[in-house]
Amino acid sequence: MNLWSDDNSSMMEAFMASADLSGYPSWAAPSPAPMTPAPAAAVLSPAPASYFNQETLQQRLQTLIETAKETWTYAIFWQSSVDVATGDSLLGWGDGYYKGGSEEDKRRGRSSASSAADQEHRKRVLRQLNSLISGGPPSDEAVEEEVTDTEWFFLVSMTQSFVNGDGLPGQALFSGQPSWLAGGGMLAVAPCERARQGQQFGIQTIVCFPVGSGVLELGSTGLIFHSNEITNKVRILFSFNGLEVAGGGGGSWIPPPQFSSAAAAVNHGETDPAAMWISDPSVVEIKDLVSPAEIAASKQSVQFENPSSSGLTENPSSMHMQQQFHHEQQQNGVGNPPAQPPLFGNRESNFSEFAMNSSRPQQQQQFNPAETGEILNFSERKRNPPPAIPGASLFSSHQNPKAEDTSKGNKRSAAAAASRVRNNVDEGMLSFSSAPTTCPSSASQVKPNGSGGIVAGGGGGESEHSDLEASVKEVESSRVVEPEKRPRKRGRKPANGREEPLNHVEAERQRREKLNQRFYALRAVVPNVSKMDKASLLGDAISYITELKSKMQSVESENQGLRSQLEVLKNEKETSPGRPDQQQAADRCLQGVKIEVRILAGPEAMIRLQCARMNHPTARLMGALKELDLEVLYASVSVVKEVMVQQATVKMASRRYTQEQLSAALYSRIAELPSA
Amino acid sequence: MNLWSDDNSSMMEAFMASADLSGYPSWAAPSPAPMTPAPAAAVLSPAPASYFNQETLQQRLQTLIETAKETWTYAIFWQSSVDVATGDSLLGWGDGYYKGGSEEDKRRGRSSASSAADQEHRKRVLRQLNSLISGGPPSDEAVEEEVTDTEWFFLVSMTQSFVNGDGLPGQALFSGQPSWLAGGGMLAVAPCERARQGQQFGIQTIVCFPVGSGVLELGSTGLIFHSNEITNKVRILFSFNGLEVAGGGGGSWIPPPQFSSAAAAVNHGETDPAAMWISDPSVVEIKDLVSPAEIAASKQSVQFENPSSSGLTENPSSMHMQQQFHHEQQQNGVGNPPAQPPLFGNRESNFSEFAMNSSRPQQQQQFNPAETGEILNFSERKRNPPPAIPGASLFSSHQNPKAEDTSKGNKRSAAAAASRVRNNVDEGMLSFSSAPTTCPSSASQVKPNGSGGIVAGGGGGESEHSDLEASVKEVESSRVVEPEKRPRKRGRKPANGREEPLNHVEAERQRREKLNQRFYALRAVVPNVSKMDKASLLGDAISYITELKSKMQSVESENQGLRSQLEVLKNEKETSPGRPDQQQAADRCLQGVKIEVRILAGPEAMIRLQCARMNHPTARLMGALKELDLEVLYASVSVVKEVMVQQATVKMASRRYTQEQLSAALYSRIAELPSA
DNA sequence: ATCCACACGTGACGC
DNA sequence: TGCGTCACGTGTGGA
Repeated sequence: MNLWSDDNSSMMEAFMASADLSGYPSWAAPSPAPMTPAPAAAVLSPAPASYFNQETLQQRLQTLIETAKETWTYAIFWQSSVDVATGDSLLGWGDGYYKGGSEEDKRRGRSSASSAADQEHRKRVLRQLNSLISGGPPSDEAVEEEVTDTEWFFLVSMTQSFVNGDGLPGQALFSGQPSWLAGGGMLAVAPCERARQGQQFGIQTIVCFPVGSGVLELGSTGLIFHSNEITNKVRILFSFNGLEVAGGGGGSWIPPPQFSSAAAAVNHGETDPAAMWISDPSVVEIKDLVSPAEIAASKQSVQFENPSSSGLTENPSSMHMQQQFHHEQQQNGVGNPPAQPPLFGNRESNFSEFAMNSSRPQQQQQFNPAETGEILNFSERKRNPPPAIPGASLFSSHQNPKAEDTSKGNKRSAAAAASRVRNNVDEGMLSFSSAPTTCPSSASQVKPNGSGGIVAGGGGGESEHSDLEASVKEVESSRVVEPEKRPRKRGRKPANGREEPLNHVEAERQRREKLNQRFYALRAVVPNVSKMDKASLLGDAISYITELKSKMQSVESENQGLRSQLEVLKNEKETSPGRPDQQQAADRCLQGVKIEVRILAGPEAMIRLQCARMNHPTARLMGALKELDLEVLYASVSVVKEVMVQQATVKMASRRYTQEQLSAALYSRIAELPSA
Repeated sequence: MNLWSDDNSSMMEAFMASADLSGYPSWAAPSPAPMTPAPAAAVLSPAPASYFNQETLQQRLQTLIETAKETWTYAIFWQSSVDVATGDSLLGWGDGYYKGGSEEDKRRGRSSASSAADQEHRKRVLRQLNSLISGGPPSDEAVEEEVTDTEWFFLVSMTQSFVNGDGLPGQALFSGQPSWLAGGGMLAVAPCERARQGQQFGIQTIVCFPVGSGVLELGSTGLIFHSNEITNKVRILFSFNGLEVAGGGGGSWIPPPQFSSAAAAVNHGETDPAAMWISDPSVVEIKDLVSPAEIAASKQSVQFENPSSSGLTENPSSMHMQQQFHHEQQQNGVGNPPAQPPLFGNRESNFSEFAMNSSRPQQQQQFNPAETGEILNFSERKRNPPPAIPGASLFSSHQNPKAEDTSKGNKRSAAAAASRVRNNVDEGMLSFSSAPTTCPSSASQVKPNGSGGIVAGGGGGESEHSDLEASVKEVESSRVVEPEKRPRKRGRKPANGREEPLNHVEAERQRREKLNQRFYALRAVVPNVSKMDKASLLGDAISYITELKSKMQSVESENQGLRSQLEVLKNEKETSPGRPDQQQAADRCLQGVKIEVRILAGPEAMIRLQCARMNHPTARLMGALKELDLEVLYASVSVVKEVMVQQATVKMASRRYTQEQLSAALYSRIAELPSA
């Protein structure tokens, strides 16, 4: 919100803080030359996304946009994460792809919305970012072209985050159903600040798909109405077979049909970078939609062939200081002469590796950053421990000071992730025993070594559990290593030769992830979650629901009372009441309910009710009198055989009724059967 | 409710149906000789309870009652279960122990409440049960002594069940917090039919502890106020370290302190009957509080030494027919001459095994019921797959016709339970390699055999996974069996020699159980749970909460609007408004509320209430009378100045109250502030 | 150091 | 028949 103010320091602070605390990853901005109409006019590949390998994520966004029939302007993947300290669910920038709008969009973007001051502001910010990335002083030569509204909107989206189901993406995530807003009107009335801002910046259509552990948002300056085509595309590219929505409600988001195999292949590619590294054919399937050169580039970046970056990670504090320096610089002044060529528009950069390494310094330091180490390293990074993916801490860092916690909080699962990855490597090597880089020939030798080159995860060569390894150990201790055992059944665990368990663990992983997402979502909607514990959360949710339910019905009954009271009041106001609705009371009269009402002097009235004695008619009458706010001055009840006669003298305290009103009101409350 | 009517056919039907459909387990009734003051005056050991080995459960109930400082009259374990078809959470009879009350209780029980007709009714029912159990025609020689109120209450409790948090036990289960009702007034005003009934039968104190997967209820004819002593005792005997409550709210139910080791030992005993069989010392710790003969007896019953019972299970329909026969017999007439000696008061009976077998015919049939088979068999039974423990289907069976489903639904986890047990056996044998019964010498030989004698679970000798076994297989296939490997480290899995993982798995099991309980509870409070899937449930809960929330606030705002609207209208209408705003009337009633209750002849009572005339005390009184099901025979209300005097003559229709009860009940409903 | 909560991989089972 | 869901046992990190 205030990010949108003209005071750019807050925004810069957000940017800075993100880079500062969590190692903001590779940077690129919307192309400062918005004229380029070709695909990949501008690419952002910042924060790593859980589940999604960064490169394939980026590629998939691009694929989605570029191959879509509709003209989408941008695609953003909002990465979901959770602040372990507060339990808040956070949707933060995961990755984005900006294509740009049509020609008239640009014209409009340039002409109308953005004033000169705006432009100056935008350029200033871009310059700041530029300098931040390049490490040099701010340079304005990079930002010569105008920054269109949509570009700006896209850019600024990076600073957005959505807590606990806020906003359009949050709603999509929590509800599990895609939301489709087409048309400025829809955007303007949407219960989401972002939608309104987008509309303000010329966005006409915004769609949010819940996807895995995040939300995919598509935006367009054009009017795009719901189509199954894009939905299918999204499903194919992003689905984890886990997209079907829990809630009923006939969403258009049908469960994935027969794409499961394709999706599984995609999963394989995105969760097993090793497999991708060795050019898994299933990845090529995706790849052929994009430039193969890009794949190569991204592969290179994976390898950290730049030693300086790994050097940096060995001392994270240096990076911190560096960012700090820039931060001060930015606060002191802007617009210094340029020094480095701007990085904007470049798809890959050293900075990317830098950030990738720095995002998890504690493990990185223990690694030998050469050869296969990076594979493990990288694959570590791909995992999605709910908190502390940098994209999330980017935003949480400037929202609360606990970002340090979150980044620490994932340390736990890192080891597990590493061991899992190791398994993946084992499996991945199945078909490529002569993989190019390192790839130890025998899988059974890979695991326990700890000295060769592959160190699995957190604590050195510690007991890296995973029971199969234990069994291996046992075998090794009982016998000497049997080299001829390896060719027999390469990997080990499979038990049955099928590689189904590999997909199985992935599926299970996703299931857990989904469940956890739901838990987080639940935690978000339930107030006063006592403990962070799951069971407690459920218990609280239950009691909350019951409480809400009971409160609901009490409020509703009160509402009912008020409503009828009001109705009576209004009727009376018209001075000529004429029609108090008692047409349905007529037949109930036949059941032996007889009401007699007489208005006495002043505010007093006499009521006489005769009915069957069963079912506590006294309670009903008195309840009705209470609802109508009639104070009892005198009453008497007597029963003769099965008939009860109630007589009461009441005072109309807060308002007065006519005889007909009173009669009608009483009838409706007494003669009608109780709603229960 | 109608179970309490004089028409005994409904109750008998309940009994019958339970035995009919789900194989009602071992039966015994409250001792017909209530004079015996000694421990174990009467023991019920019917439905099996999850988690709890039936015997130790019974023993624990007894231990609890007999060693308590206070004089509890009975203890009941309500077993929680879930109907997988409907998702309803069910609390049904798990087990119970009846001690009996003090002398004057018995006197009172005999003299006052129960009329001769009541006695006849009770005896008749007991006779029916007797004949049902013994398999012969009804015999009245078993029921010579009077059946006291409390005995009757206890007996009839077996037919009770609580759905979705109903009643006192249900509330305790759902809230996770114990509820303590002491004093007839408390019982009478409790929002629980059962409490009122208990109070009617002379119970003065009822306490419900949520415990593991059920609720422990203690009752007493005396007044017992909250004490930490019994709470601790319950915790020690029944706690799974998982008792701490989710909801906030400062309950007195503090998390378990350092009893964990003791509790874990108990757990070990109760979940690992094999270990108990070989006289685990940790179980003796419990055992020495009870009669060792009982242990032996229960052990015998475990062994199915009666071949006819297993024969019965081979054809479940025969049992059905048998019950059907009895059912008809019962409907045709009562009081036939005796044939068999009554089983009442006997602690163990053939029927027990009969029921135990019949509860899971589909697995049992595949088993060779000899030797070690029973151990596995039994341990299968001890587990707690949420649905279809017979104690639950006892009630669900006559509530809905889906009991068949539930009994089928647990088949799945039976195998897992068996495999777990197998592991336990492995571990348990550590110290008893020469265990009496069978216990194959080599653990590695135990698992895969499938032909020797031990068949693990559902499908014959199929791949009985458990990865360690897989590795064993691998070893076996690569090499020949190596007998010298066994002495090396026995079982195998432990990885580390410590037995900590054993407690660990138990704890984890309990945690899962608790979580599942919460899930079921949640499912109960959330309407329209689309799929039975956990994630969907969570999703539905979330959307339900949000929906409820939004609806809530819309209703509330509407309420607000109506209220203000009304106020405006009132103000403009009222020429002399006065001040009818009375929201701060909270403490008002406490001063100047006077209730006078007099029990008149028969079921009639006179009530006189004097209070301030504001806030519609008539509605409150009449509402209270309705809640207590008091029919108004006559009433009069008059107001003198600010004081209102209400006078009513009522008839106690469905229930009788003493003067104190009535007074307390009325006071709590009228004088105390409204719960909203 | 002990307990507790969690995530993970894995086999089972139903569609 | 794969695929999804589940429960289980196990390892681990935080209190």
